[in-house]
Amino acid sequence: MVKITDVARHAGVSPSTVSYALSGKRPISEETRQRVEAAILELGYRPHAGARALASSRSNVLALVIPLRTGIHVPVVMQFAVSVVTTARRYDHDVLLLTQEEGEDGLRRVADTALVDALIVMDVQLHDPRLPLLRSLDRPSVMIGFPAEPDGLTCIDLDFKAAGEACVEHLARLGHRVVALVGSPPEVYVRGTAFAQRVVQGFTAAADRSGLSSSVHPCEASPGAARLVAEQLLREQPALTGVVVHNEAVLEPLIDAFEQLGLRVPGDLSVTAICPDELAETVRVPVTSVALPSAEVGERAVQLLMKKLGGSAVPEATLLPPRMTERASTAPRNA
Amino acid sequence: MVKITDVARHAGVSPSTVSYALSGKRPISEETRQRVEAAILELGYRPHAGARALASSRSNVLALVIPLRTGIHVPVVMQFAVSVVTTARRYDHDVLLLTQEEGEDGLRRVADTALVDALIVMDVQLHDPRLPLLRSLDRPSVMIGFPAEPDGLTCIDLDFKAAGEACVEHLARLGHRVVALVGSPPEVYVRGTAFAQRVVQGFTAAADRSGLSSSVHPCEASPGAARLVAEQLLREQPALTGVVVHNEAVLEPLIDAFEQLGLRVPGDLSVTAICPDELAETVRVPVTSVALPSAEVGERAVQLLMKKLGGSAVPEATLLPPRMTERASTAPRNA
DNA sequence: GCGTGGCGTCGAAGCGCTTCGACGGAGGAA
DNA sequence: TTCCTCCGTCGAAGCGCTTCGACGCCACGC
Repeated sequence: MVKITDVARHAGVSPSTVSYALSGKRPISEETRQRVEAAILELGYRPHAGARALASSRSNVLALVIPLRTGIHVPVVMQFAVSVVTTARRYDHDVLLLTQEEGEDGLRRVADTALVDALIVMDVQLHDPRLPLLRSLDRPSVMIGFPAEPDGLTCIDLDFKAAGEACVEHLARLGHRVVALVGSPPEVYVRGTAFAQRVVQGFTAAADRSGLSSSVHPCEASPGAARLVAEQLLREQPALTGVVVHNEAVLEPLIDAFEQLGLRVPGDLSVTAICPDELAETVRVPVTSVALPSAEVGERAVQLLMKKLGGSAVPEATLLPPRMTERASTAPRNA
Repeated sequence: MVKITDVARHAGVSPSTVSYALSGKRPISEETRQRVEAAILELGYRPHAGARALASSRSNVLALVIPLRTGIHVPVVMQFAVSVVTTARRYDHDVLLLTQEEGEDGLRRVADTALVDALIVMDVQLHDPRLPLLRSLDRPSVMIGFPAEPDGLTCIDLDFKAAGEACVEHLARLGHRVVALVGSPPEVYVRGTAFAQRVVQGFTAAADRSGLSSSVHPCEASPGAARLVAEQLLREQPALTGVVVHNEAVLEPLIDAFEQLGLRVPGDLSVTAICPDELAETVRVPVTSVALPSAEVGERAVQLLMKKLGGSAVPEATLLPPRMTERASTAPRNA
């Protein structure tokens, strides 16, 4: 293994000079820097991560906690994860993957052993048992999602309440009077998953404000469940003309089911969704949707963490405003 | 931060004794061990990961490389990942997540900086550019998937060729004479992804052996694509009575499409699949399938790696034999 | 009784890097 | 010219842990 002293000897400088040339923490003359860089290249030097972590008390590793509970949509979660990894690399950090198998002990362990410098926590519940732990840790963290009481923590997410409102208001503007929300699987609400609840809040509040008649329907993530919900909706609410879907897995099956039941989209029924643009665009009938900006959320989560690691203060809450794109699935009511 | 010297003082022993009590690498009297453990508990001691890595040249971290290329089925990949993380924890290791953004440099970097002790590589291509790199690294690795030339490397996967054969043989046994394979998206074959190719090999070979007429149809991962393939199959092969599906995303949409086209499953058409049992069981018509044992593959990949880290030799190739479960989607031809 | 060999423990030497204080020299101010 | 400052570099002291060699002690065999 080639180490910093080898590079130093080869470049005719001291090890500390090599270190400073690498980190830029002290000025180094252009000429020296070039000799050092040449030596590094020639010898194929790579600083030893452990030694670096020990000496600098920085591991340059972030923990990413992905619970992967039932009912979540895995591809969407992975989009966040990829975005986190990619952005972390831009800041010269790596990402340690934690699932929830170990529970909260895993978080404490990686923090206390200094394996990671900071943590990103996904799938936050309204009353998440990890909150007190995160507050007590001596390392910064960012949550993707909003708990009921985010005091003292840093959170970022799409403003799901506003997203729910935006969908309803869009439908109201088009003249629809009876709307329904097809939501996440029931267990997601039972757990008190923040983002799902907030969509319901926004949806209901906006419907009330606009004087719409509204109803909420959790839905399992399977085509069969989608069919059942579609049938139930038609049976119980024959006047229904507007649907908001907040469940990636059933978006397409649900539209299929409606059409098989004789309802044209958007002719008889307007559909909006809260989902990644990529999905909304590739459904057979492209769906008017509020984008789920996973790439942006992941990126900004890492940026917030980097700021905190740098000692800067960051806002406790970052709510990304909903961005709605109109596509072929919505139309005026009497169209 | 509480360190090993604090524990040693508190327990009235030397730091090396604490270390040996923890690692078990030298005998320690029962009484001393208990005093040490009590001190650790009382002080809340956690060994510093960097210091440990530096002194022992073991980081206790594995790299998990997940390319996430287009056309792969993300939930299945995540099942592998979760299994890897869970198993790694059982061996007191953590998992660093690498995507392919960085390309091969990322692998080299984490290996050369001693950030990780070993690597697990997923989504292997037949002629994977990472192979020479893995051979040249000074750290052990295991690939999930088989390249064309696995010499000098360690690979593990389901025996996809045998899985393809098993599906065909099952259909042949039931009297079917014309069969089709609905496979992964085209780009997966274009890239030369090992497992997809092997299914085709097994499927074709077994069909030829049994004198069946067969055809292969790549299929994009969308319900729309599934419908198109279904229509095409009926048009071009009216005598078709057996279908093998190797594409998790279209399994259910495909069956739906067949039924909408007037074919009952399994009355008119028998369907088998290669997919996780969990999926096969929850389709509307439970599907006879060869299991994709992601949990077992992930677990065994880690076990292989641990053996290699322990200095033991391991077999170059581990092919898990296919395990078929009959469900409601297959029936004799003239049923 | 004395040699022998474990067992259990200790002390010290690193592992490879960062960082702090120090220092020589060049340049500017007075 | 002299003094001060700042730039660029060096040497040394750790960071917290593991591990190697050494050593005292006790039990055992002859």
